[in-house]
Amino acid sequence: MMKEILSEKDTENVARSLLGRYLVRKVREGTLRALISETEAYLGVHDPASHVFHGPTPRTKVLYGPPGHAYIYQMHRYHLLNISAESKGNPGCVLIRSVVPLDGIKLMRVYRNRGEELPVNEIANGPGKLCQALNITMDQYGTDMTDPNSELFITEGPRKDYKIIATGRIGISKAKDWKLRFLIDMEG
DNA sequence: CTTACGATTCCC
DNA sequence: GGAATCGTAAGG
Repeated sequence: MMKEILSEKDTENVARSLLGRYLVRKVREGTLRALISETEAYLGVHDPASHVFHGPTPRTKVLYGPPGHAYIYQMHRYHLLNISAESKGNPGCVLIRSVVPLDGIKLMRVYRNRGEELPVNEIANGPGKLCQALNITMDQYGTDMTDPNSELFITEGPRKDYKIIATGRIGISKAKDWKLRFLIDMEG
């Protein structure tokens, strides 16, 4: 088991390398852009917290396709955005947990639809919040996020040398102690 | 069909 | 700390 897990480091590496990149969302009114600041890795078939742990289901279909595609699902009233990170045939993925708004902030506030004027750092600081702010729904399920022509994609960010903090994943009950949550160290 | 259950957010 | 809330998955 340990050997298999070690060979699945690719998904973890994807989670780390997504930090500091731009998440871009094109809508009719304009282009929204944000910096990815927090991610979580879900390693696939050997990860008890992964949606594919108990086998494939219709919901996880995209995870068995090529990497770099949007795996979106609904949690309570919110949508959550993942990127498929299949490596060596294993359906891993990376959850985008938090982003820092850069362009289209006014529109993000509208999509978030709160009565108050939210501070910038509270517009998209959560996996459900960022999908709301960027108007990401099941309509974007399966989107190729490596393609700049997509309505939702990832591009290189300003830097690649951020210091990264790793912690246990949060909001789950299984394998919480696995250090697969990654954040940009703001001191770095 | 029925039931159980959250990779959340917001409010008390 | 607790409620809201709804799609998914599994079982009858």
